[in-house]
Parts: sequence; structure tokens; C-alpha cells
Amino acid sequence: MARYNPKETEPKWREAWADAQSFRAVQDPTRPKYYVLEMFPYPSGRLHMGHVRNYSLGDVIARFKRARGFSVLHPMGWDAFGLPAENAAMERGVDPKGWTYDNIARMRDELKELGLSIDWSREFATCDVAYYGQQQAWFLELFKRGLVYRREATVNWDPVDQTVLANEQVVDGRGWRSGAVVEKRKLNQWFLRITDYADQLTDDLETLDRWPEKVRVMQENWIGRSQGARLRFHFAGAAPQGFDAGIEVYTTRPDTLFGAAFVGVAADHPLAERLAGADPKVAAFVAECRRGGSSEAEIETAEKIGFDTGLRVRHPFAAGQELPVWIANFILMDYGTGAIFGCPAHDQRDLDFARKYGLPVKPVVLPPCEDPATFQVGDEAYVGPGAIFNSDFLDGLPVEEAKARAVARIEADGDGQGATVFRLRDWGVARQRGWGCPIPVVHCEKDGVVPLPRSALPVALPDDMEFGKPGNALERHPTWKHAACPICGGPATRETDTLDTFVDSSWYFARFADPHAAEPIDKAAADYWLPVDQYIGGIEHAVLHLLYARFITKALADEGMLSVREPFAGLFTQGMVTHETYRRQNGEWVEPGAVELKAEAGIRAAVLVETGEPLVIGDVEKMSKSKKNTVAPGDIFEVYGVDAARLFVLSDSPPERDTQWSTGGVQGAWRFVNRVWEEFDSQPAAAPGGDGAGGGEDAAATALRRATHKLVKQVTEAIETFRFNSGIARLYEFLNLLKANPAEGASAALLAARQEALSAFARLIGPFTPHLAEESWARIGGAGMVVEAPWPEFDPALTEDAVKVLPVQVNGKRRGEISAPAGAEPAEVEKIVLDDPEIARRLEGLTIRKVIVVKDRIVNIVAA
RNA sequence: GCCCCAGUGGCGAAAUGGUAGACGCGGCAGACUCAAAAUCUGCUUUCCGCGAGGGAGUGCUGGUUCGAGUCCGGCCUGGGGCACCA
Repeated sequence: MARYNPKETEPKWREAWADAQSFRAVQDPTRPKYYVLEMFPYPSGRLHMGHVRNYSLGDVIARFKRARGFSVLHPMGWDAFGLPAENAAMERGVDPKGWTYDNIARMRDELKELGLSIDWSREFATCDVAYYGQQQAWFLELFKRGLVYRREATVNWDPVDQTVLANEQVVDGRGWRSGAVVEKRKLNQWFLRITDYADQLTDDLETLDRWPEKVRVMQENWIGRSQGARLRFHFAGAAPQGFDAGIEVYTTRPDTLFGAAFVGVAADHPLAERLAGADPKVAAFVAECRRGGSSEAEIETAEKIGFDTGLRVRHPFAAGQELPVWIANFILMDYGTGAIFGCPAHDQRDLDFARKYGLPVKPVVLPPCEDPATFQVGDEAYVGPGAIFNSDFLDGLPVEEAKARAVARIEADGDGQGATVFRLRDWGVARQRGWGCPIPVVHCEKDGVVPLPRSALPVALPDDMEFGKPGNALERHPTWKHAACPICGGPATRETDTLDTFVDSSWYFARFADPHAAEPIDKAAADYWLPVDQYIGGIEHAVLHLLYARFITKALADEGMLSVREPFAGLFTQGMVTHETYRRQNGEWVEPGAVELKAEAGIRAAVLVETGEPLVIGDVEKMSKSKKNTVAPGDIFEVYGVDAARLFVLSDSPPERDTQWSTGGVQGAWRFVNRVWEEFDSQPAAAPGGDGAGGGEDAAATALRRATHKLVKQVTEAIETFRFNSGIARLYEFLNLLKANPAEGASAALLAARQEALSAFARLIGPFTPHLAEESWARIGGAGMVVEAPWPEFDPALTEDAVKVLPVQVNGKRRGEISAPAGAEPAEVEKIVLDDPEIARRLEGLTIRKVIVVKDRIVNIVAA
């Protein structure tokens, strides 16, 4: 009996699958389709354990669905534009394109080694002209629809990467890649009108019932829809020049208007800027506000400061009442209208401001059970429900009703209207980078910004850009940008900004439906395959990629290019792969490969292999180069084979949780692989046929058959509910049972039962350890390959035991057990229990009050 | 501050309201071996007991229930997200 040799078997089966084109996706109208997609990788050149986990998870689903009779699409591609290539180019003087394609070649080999059930004929990279040329095509369509526009805007400028960042790419005031503190700059910028879809993007979240609640909440918060009203305050007396119409504010609490103490505007509000131009004191205050940083820490600690302009406005409801106009640093110009009315009694921030500057605090919402004569607001604003008071025509109304009444009055007076405001901003998509998808427009002196005609596509990147220094290599190129204006034919300059790489990844899933189509998206193919039934990736894209992809899908649907309005029907966010960290006494990190783990007196210790120096075992953290706690998948494959690596990464923790890589763990998986093989290898070739019933009856055979059918049921359910770790645990358990019923010396009945068990087992492990499954299947004479075999079925009659062992509790504590026929009625069970001498002994001296029998489960006797 | 999620052995974890700790890792003991590795077998929540057996136990606390890791209320700790958002 030979030890299982993955180095021989694994490549053999990968070749067999490739030869048979087992994973080719076929548009088959007679079968239900299933589209499994994992977020495609950036081609860094090295596969890491996170990839192994992500793609193994998807592969389990893909292989399972295929076996269940679905027509499966499981493609792979490369998110290939982006800064790392430019950085490599700058540091090492290589060409980003060559560097990227080399990396792709290397990673493709590594991914193929994983034995994934991918249709490689659909592979593409976003840096293929064939891909980004099509992207330019739909970009121009969106341009025509007015979803693309250009304006001067204050943008997030990353001084290290020397490019603009989207709001979503600024985390805690720093660039999400470079970590540099982001500066504010005014630039002419390209935007996609994602805000046109803000309502839909919020509303449709409700339809995504197979998305994690967490992700939906994060998107909802990010879009930040709020219902309120816009409302104009008119100046009492002469209005400043240009402000005859008054000041427009946005509020979500029109019900509290009678509690207004002031009107405030942002420091960069046009009114503040006008006043600053005329009054040095205002100018000085505005300048002071600007000095405040934008980082979270600075905002957190920044004191609320204000400046009384001396201007006054009229209260819209209370005739004769006037409110002072302040400039305040806490009001944001880019939210709402950049102006507010302050109601200190019912808004904490307004209250802090009012206390500081001695403004009146007048409560207008009365909390339940408070006396209007005595109710006062102290240091805490009252934001809860209640009845309006001190408010003229709103008196006595509950908050929600008062809001509606106040808005109705504002609208009747012509001073404003109900309004919805979003936190979401339009998506700034231009990047000042050479390694990206060119924006297909030219700038003509005569005709301005001119989109190119479809016939001028693709606008391809030049192959001879110079990446030796920072900045935009496309801009620097000597000739590329010169072009003819499509309108006048005169000289024009190409746009040298390229698109954010998140644009590239916002539609790739649709391109996979037919990656070679002459149009961006082949409608018939997309109609068949989309939406993605199961999308799998990291939680870090909860807002960025997943929001952009939803937006582009809706925009393309409105363009008639897609029929679906949501790209991903099911989303699964998997956890990270972590590892223990090790440090030398001097604090230096040590990689796991150089560490030997020991246990002395039951306590784990780590030493440096080379010198025996004791190491400090640190926290378990996400695998990262800086902590040196990475393990190269290739090294693991070399020692244990691919299947063991896949199995461990799937078996250790629930998929949504972080999983901890450990040498011991993968060794355990490796042991399982070998033990499985031993069972298959020990089964005689002449064993009776596979339905298990052929060998006659005996107790061991019957028990094994029941266990087999139960196993099929349990593993099937585990895969369907993403509880892969539990499913694998059932397989481990079952293997132990097989070992307890060895082929050697087995009866004919048991051999037949084993044959049935092994036949099911080989197919059940297929999604997890596909190579081992094939080798095992072949060993017991399975027809064809596992990838062609249907998923095993179970006989419900065999998943239920004929005799049930019921635990018996007395007053909720387990005191013994009895056997009863399955489905026995409570009265019958009760009799068995009370006749049991052991139970009777337990009940001595007690009076039975009640006997609870849960059919086939448990008995509880209440006695005193 | 607001919104999610989680808390179970030495560790990763498992348990339709029904025998808590399956399965794996680690550990201990034994078998095989000249020896080691590999492999195999047994034990491994904790306390009392030689034992049979018994007590306690799922972050804390109260409740619902014949019965709670699971449901409800209050708290503690950790993780994630959002936040001068009017």
C-alpha cells in the first residue's frame, strides 16, 4: 500500500480536467444557471494565503453547483491597472505593462495549481486594450446621457502618489494606499453622477436579501439619505449684495423652528466670503477656520468657534422675531446648503454653541410626562419624541406631524420645500496616472471638451511612456496627446487623465458573460448569466467597489446594455488569513519558516531554528510582510499538496471569520488526505456494487449505510449554508467510522456498504479536495470523473434511526437514557421511562408532577 | 456619541429552545522502532472521589420556560463601521 503522493496525482487530474474542458461554461437554456465569482485579484505577482482562501471558497460552491446540475460560470481575470506597476517601474526601471503581464503569467500558474474549476477561456486583464477599449465605449454612452461631467472642484490630493483620490479612498484623512495626509486642491475634474442614483442605491439595498446585513448598513450610512426641508430666511433690513433672496438653510427638524436661536453659515459659504471681502475682521475669522485640519483627530478636538456678522434675518413663522446670523466653523459647505438654523434646545452641537456665545435656549419639544411650566434644558439637548409647545400653530402636535405641518407652511409661503439630502458625493474618477484607462476625449481650443466618436476607439496607451519620475507619464509623452478635433478637424489635445481603477472593476463581471464580444456587453449572454448568484470577497470593499459596481450596473441598465439592476444577488464576505507573530528578544520580527515550536511541560515555546534563541510568541495578526508572519502557498503545496492546503483553509473556521494558519493545522489536513486514501486503497476491487443493498443484511452494514445517507444530507446542507467547516467535520467523523469498519475481514454486506459509502464520500470531498476525490473515485472504479458525476442523493428513510436513544432528565438534569422506537408516542415513552429501574432509583422519595416527552428527542421529569 | 457583530476547554471551534465542548490542533500515556520521524491506540472542561459516581460550568446579572450557549431586559469586554451630516 503506497502512501498518497499529491505531486503525482494532482497535476495528473488538473491535466485531465483541462483536456476534457470540464469547466467550460455553457449557455444552456435547458439547465438552471449559476454564476460564481470571487473578487478578481490585482496581479502583484505572488499568490498569498488570502487568495487561497478566497478562491477555494468560491471553488467549493462552483463544484457543488456543477454537480447539482447547474450550468456554472466560474471565471477569472485580473484587476491589472494601478499604481503598484508604476511604482515598480519607477523603482526598478521596468515597463509597467511588461511587469504586469509577467506577474499575471506567474500568478495564473499559481492559481491553476490550486485546481480551481475555472473557465480559463474567459480570462482577461483590465489592462488589455480589448477590455479598456470597450470601457471607453460605454463611458462615452454615459457621457451622452450626462452622467459624466467636468467641473472645477476641491479634490483630495495625495502628495505621495501625486494623484486625486475619491472620497471613498480617503480614510482618516489619509490616502488609502500611500497613507499620506491628503491635501485639498482645486482642480478641473471628471465626475460620474453617482448621486443621480442615490435614491435607487439606497432603496434597492432592501432587495439584496442574500447580502450581509453589515454591508447593507454600511452602504446605507455612506449614501446617508436624510429627509428634511430647504428653507429661506430673509434679511431684516438691507440684504448684502447678491443675497436679496435671503439665506437658504437645510434642516431635518422643521418642527423645531420656533426654538431657533440663530442662523449659521459655513466659513466658505458665499455670504461669508462676500463679507470677508468687505471686513478684515470677518476675513481673519474665516482664515482661522480654514487653518483647522481635516484629520479626524483635529476635527474631534476642534473647538466650536463662531463670529456674529451683525446681520439679522426674519423668523419665517414668528412675525417680528429676528435671528442673528453667525459664521461658524462646524458648518460644512458641502453638506446641505452650507447653512443651518440653530435650535439649541434640541441639538447638542447647537446647544454647545449657544452656551458658549450666550444665545437663548428655548425648548419647543416637551418630553412625555414633563410639565411645560418647569421643563428646562441643561447640558444635554433633548432629541427624543414629545409634543411640540411654545410653537404657535404647531403646539400639541407630535414631532412627525409637526414636521409635515411646518413644511406645508413653508411651501405655502414660498420660502422653501421638503427636500432629500445625501451624504454621497459624485464620484471623482480622473487620475493623473499613465497606467490606466485613457479618458476618450480631446480638448479643442475652438470646440472645448469633445468626446471622441466610437470609431476612434480604442484610445490605446502608448507603449513607450517614461516612468522614471513621479507624475503622469501620459502627460509627459512627447506625441501621444496630439490629436485632431472630431468636430473641426483642427489640432486638439488628448485628455491625459486616466480612469480610477475602480471603474475597471465596476463592470468586469458583465464582461465575463462574453469576454470576446464586439460590444462592451453581449446582451444575450449577459441576460443568461447575470446577475452573479454568489459573489465572494473581502469586507474591505463593502463601500468602495460594491457601491461603484451597483451604480455602474444601474447606469448600464438605463443605457439598455444590461437587464439586471443589481449585479450581485448573493454576497459573501470572507475573513482574513492570520498567523501568529514571532519576535527576537531585540524586537526583530521572525518569519514562521525560521521558527521551531516546542512544548515544554505543556507550555508552548518558540525558538529560532538556527541558533536556538528563545523567541517571543506575539499576537495573531493578518498575514503581512511587515510582521513577517506570511506563509507562501507554493511552499505549502510543495510539502503537503494543494488539497491539504485547501482543506485546512476551509476547515478551520467558519468562512466569514478570520482563520489562523498554523503548521499543525495543515498537517492535520494532510493526515486526513492520507487516511482517506488508505480507506480507498484498502477496498478490494471486486467489492459488490455501489447501491449498498447488494450484500445482504448485517448490523454493521446497516449502521454504515445509515451513516452514509446521513452524511450526504449533512454535507449538502453545510455547503448550501456556507458552513464548510462543519461539513468537513462531518467528513472527518465519517472517516473515523470507516476505519472502524475496515475492509479486511468484512462481511459481504459490509463490503457493499463500504462501497456505497466510498462512492458517496469521493463525490462529497470533491468540492474541498478535488484531486484526492478523482484519485479515490478512480480507485473504486467510479464511472468517468468526479467532476462529471452527479452529487450523491440520500434516502430520507435511511437518515432516520429506527431506535432512538433519548436522554432522560429529572428537573432539567440528565439522569440517564432510554431507548424507544422512532416516532414513539409520549405515553409509550413515558411508560418505558417509568419502568426503567435506574430512573426509578433516581425518583425515589420524589413525587412526579409532570413528564414532558419531546418526540424522538428528550424526556424531562418534573418531580419534587 | 450612534449603529452592527462577537464573547463557549490550553487553542481554532461545534451544538432546529432539548445529553455543552462534535471535529481538528496542542498536550499526556502507550504500541511499533536499535533510535528518531512518520503511523497507530487510549486519555485530555474543571473540582471532589481509589472507584462507581457526584458537584460546577458557555463574559456578568436578572427574567421567560418543564428545560436557555441559544429567547428577552440591563451591564462588562473585544472587534468593525459611521460621525461637527444640520
